[in-house]
Amino acid sequence: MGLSTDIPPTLPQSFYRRSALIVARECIGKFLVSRVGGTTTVGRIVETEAYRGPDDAAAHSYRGRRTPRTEVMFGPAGYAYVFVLYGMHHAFNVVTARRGKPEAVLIRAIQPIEGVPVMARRRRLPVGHRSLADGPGKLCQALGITKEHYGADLTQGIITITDGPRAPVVASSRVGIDYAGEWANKPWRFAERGSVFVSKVRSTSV
DNA sequence: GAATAGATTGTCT
DNA sequence: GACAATCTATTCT
Repeated sequence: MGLSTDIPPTLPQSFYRRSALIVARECIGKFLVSRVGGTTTVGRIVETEAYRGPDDAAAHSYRGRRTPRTEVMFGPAGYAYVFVLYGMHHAFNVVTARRGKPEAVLIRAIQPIEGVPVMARRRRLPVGHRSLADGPGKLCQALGITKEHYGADLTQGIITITDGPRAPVVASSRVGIDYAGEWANKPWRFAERGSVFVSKVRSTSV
């Protein structure tokens, strides 16, 4: 079956058709592949956050809020939920769970793997800069992901996620959702242990 | 290294 | 009309 042993298989829809909590954890170590603009850029996912639908005050789909923006989360798993943030940044999410359950996983940081010069150019940073994709807005810019990719099928097409070796994962609280009360403290942010490519909070002592 | 302010627009009240 | 699942430059220590 394998034409090449270099390229791991694209994750099937069944990977996404589970709880956001599980998918968020299992996404760590997988490869996010973008072919935007005909150029391939690849990053290894090192940080994610789970957003759990109607019960989660931090989720856009809290209380089942269903608008043109959140619509894709109510559909089947394995599609892209992209939204604009602070008027100038994009954030890329993977829709999880079954149809009708508006859950999603925010991809917060990737470790640049392939197409680094392209990522640097898109970020308008010199090659060798170390903050290419360590944040939700940054990775969208580096991979060329925009609103135009809202609703994209992640099991085929220009944005896909392929399997990768399992990595050690640590959980912590989510970022930038202080308004969500008790929900802000849930340990629903996942990161590869020890990765220097994660966003924000870095350990002060190493 | 840490803290702070400003950028800028789609989305919802 | 207010605010947001952020990023960057700037200021201070």
